[in-house]
Amino acid sequence: MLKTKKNVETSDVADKYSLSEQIGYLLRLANQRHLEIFQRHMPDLTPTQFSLLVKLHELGGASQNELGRHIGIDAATTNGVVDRLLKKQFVQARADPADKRRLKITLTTAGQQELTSAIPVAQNITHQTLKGLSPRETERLIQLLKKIHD
Amino acid sequence: MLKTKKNVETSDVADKYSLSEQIGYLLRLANQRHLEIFQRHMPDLTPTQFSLLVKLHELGGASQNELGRHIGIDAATTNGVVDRLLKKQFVQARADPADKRRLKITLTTAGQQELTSAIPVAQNITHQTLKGLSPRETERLIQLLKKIHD
DNA sequence: AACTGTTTGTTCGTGTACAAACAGTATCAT
DNA sequence: ATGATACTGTTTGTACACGAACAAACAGTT
Repeated sequence: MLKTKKNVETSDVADKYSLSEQIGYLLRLANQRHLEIFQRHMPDLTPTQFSLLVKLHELGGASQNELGRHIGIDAATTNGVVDRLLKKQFVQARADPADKRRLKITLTTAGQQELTSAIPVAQNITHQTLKGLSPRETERLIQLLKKIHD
Repeated sequence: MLKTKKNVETSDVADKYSLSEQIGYLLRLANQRHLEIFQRHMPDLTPTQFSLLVKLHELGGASQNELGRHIGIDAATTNGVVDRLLKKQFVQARADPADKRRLKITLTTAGQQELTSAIPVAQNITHQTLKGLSPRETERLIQLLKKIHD
């Protein structure tokens, strides 16, 4: 009797918990939807690879770790992403003579061209992702998401 | 001359593109921050594993694919997640006599206990993630994220 | 009963993503 | 100059996450 009561009580805690109201769960699903749209429109680049190209263009050139830090990915991941972009010949790496540890990463001509043609596609991806939202809602969402990561 | 002009123009397209205003980029960073908080507070479960346990409690029991569909992960991923939860003995799988393809997944007692003690921690994780937002902003964010995935 | 189509679990390959560990290099205080 | 500290790229291991392919089992049609 007591045992049964206890079980009911502990169940209650979980019963009241609604997964679909949780921010982590919703972020994953939103991300998932964005990724699906991204892959459909830009099959030759991943979102992370695209981000890295954009940032590389913005910085003009940077070391691997520096680059990763700017777009919020850690060194191990950056290593893999840069590797794949090297294979695609969108970026090139050369040793920094002033610091033998560093690899200076720069865009190749092909990388610059890829980026230039990718930008309008990316804008369309953003548009598709936010299709259900009004311009005001879009602006709000962006501001709120910015608030989350500091 | 023409070539130079063209280069400048194509650069402009990328120059005007601000990564930190893009929804995909912001979603990744927000997700990243949530994950960091999650791992710090609940090191024995991943967000996906936790989601699966919650849904399993809600459904009372389900086949693998069915379970994955309910939380928005595909069959291949679900397979791996269930595998790891089996190893941790938080769930159990038994063959469905009525349908020899199906695996009926259910929570073990340990899984139920883990879930019950994890819920308050998850609520705290949500709270920590949304620390910078007012209750009204939190509610808005949730509604906007829901709108994104249909 | 045989054919068609679908569903189920599974495996393989690719690509993030992070923790932890590592050697080589640089920096800086003493 | 030496020693401590920090930073560089790198590798290994774990865990999603998805596409594609597959065999076994099921469901519906003819």
